[in-house]
Amino acid sequence: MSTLPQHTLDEVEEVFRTFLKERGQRQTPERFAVLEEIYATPDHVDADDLYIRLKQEGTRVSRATVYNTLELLMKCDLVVRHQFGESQARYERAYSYWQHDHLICMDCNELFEFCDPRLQSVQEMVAEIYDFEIDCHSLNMYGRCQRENCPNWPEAEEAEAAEA
Amino acid sequence: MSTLPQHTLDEVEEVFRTFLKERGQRQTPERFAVLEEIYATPDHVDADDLYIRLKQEGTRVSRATVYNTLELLMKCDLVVRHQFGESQARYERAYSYWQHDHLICMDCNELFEFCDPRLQSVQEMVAEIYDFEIDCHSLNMYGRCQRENCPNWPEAEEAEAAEA
DNA sequence: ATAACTGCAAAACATTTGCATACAG
DNA sequence: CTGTATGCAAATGTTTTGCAGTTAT
Repeated sequence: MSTLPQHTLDEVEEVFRTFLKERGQRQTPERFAVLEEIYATPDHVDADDLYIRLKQEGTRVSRATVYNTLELLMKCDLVVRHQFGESQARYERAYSYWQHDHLICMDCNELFEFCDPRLQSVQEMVAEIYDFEIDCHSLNMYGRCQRENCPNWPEAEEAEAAEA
Repeated sequence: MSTLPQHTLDEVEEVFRTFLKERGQRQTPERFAVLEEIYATPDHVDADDLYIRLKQEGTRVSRATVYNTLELLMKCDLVVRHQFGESQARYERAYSYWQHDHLICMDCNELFEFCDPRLQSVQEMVAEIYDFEIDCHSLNMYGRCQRENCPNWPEAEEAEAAEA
């Protein structure tokens, strides 16, 4: 699921094109550059990552345009924004991708994606009980992975000691 | 659940006192003022709310101390931090309070708390599958409440029209 | 006494805004 | 052509930091 097939990218661009046309907004090369950049990776990138990646490829964009375009891409559901307890927001491509939640290792910051169908039932029940129309949810689980290359492995008690 | 009984407040202060003593950190009046202030309300306040409330009561604290103390209170699990998709973090008292998640109305920003036992099962299953030690989770559901005093009621389509 | 804590103001950081210029429709 | 979008730089809002002075232990 890291690189998307060309026909999917075509669909994504078509969605964006239609969205802009409907709203009487311009189809600028900068906007499509941001769209392509965020769809080029499965990473959960922040706005500055995108800006730097675009610059490195020689694309001429400003941070303001990156933020502006991300806003548009969120409005047409091609991108979702996450807050993983950091200062900056992270963005992720959303088209033709499974609905998932996130598991974050607080030692190595590695991110894992998971899906549990019970979430859908919980969402429906909450909507029912509180008389809400629920659009979306954000579920993040925070903990420590047990992998060898994680700073917490095998039992890095030093981390806690060093912190005090 | 808005005002806590005195004996609970005593317990909370005792927890903080013990925590500070164990770490060789000082018990300053400013730190206890912040603790009391956040326990005085069930609200999900931001750091500046606390700073302003303390100032209004005539307590002499600085923003830096508010942030510093919140950090300590999170370390001893007396306070939890939330990110509800806004720019600033919000803080909530955590001692002797039920484990809950949040439902947010995107029209009026009203916040509701709910609890579903299935979340615990989901958390345990994810921990098992990914070989993680999971400490906590954060689940926010975003939607629109259907209350009369909400700007979205009864079907404020104007909001969407005005935005375009 | 002395190391930790405080307030203040400045710095840092992510994001937004204002405005003159550029360009898509 | 015309109004929308852009880049730049300055402004904003939140949080952190440095440091001289203060205070709990």
